[in-house]
Amino acid sequence: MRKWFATHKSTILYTVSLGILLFLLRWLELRFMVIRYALEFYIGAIAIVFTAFGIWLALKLSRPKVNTVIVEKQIFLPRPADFTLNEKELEKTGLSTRELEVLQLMADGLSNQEIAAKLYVSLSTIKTHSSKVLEKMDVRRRTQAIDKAKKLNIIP
Amino acid sequence: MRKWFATHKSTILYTVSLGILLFLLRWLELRFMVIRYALEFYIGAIAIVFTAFGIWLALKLSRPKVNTVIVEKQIFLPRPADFTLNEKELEKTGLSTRELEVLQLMADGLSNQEIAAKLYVSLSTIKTHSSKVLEKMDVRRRTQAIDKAKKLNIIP
DNA sequence: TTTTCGGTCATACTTTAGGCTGATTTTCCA
DNA sequence: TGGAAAATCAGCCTAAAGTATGACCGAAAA
Repeated sequence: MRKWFATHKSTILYTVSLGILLFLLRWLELRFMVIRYALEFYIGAIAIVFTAFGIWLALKLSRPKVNTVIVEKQIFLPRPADFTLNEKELEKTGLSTRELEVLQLMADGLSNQEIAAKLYVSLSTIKTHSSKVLEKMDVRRRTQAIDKAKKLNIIP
Repeated sequence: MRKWFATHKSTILYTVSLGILLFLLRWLELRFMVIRYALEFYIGAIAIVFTAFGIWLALKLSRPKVNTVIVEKQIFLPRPADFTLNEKELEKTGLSTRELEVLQLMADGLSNQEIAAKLYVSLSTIKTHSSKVLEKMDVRRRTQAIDKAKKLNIIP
């Protein structure tokens, strides 16, 4: 009910003010006698008033045109945040999960010895993995593997 | 003259239409006799007509309200494009231009020998540079240097 | 003018990375 | 359940990377 009132407020206002105005005119007419030949003036006044009212109403109610300006803002994300693994490329390489794990640790700058320690396996194992990584990625050095993997979005 | 007419077209139109309407009303009044007690109707009609006219006028002439909404659009640039060198961090490291050059080539996966060839210097020189790079960046391996440099935005 | 710094090069050495071969164990799927 | 793939490990060798030291040159700064 309250909501209905809110949405139709302008209509109600219009109706009420119209009624009041008519009453006022009628009252004035009876009070001071109608000057018959001033009818044009009378109507003109009403026309002007209601034109003004219409203008006011229109300006009041007209929806503002929404001009959407899209500002392109470059977002510099912290590097790791925008990483989404390119699974297609990952599949292409044929890297196993363990090999990928080793590759990631390589990219973090760890030596084979450190990777071995981290994964609780021997240096030999990591060497094998690392060799397989290089082979599967078709590169000759770990630095190349890292660069390529990053470009392919295989690692962050 | 024509321009004056163009700019005041609405005013003229308003005046003329007002005149015509008054004449029409007057004519109707004389023609069919004024029903005295229908004055309220008469005025109401005029009020409505001119309110409508006012609304039309307002909508026609008023500048559209422009509500500017700024939408920030995130642009994710391809990796190499979004690089802006962090000069502060670069200064902190104390890397010379040549050393930075070597570091960048390192990050591209080049071996010292390849870097030497590319820069037309000897392997020894690159080894010296590379050692200095590692020393200045406080790391022990080139992979670490690359990782750190990328995180500090010293290289793309 | 002397000092400092960046860049160059070399030698000798150690460490790390990578290649090659071969082996055992585990995991998982057809 | 048998076999392929993955994961593990070892030994041996070469290549590349990294350390240490010293030297030379030229330009710029003190």
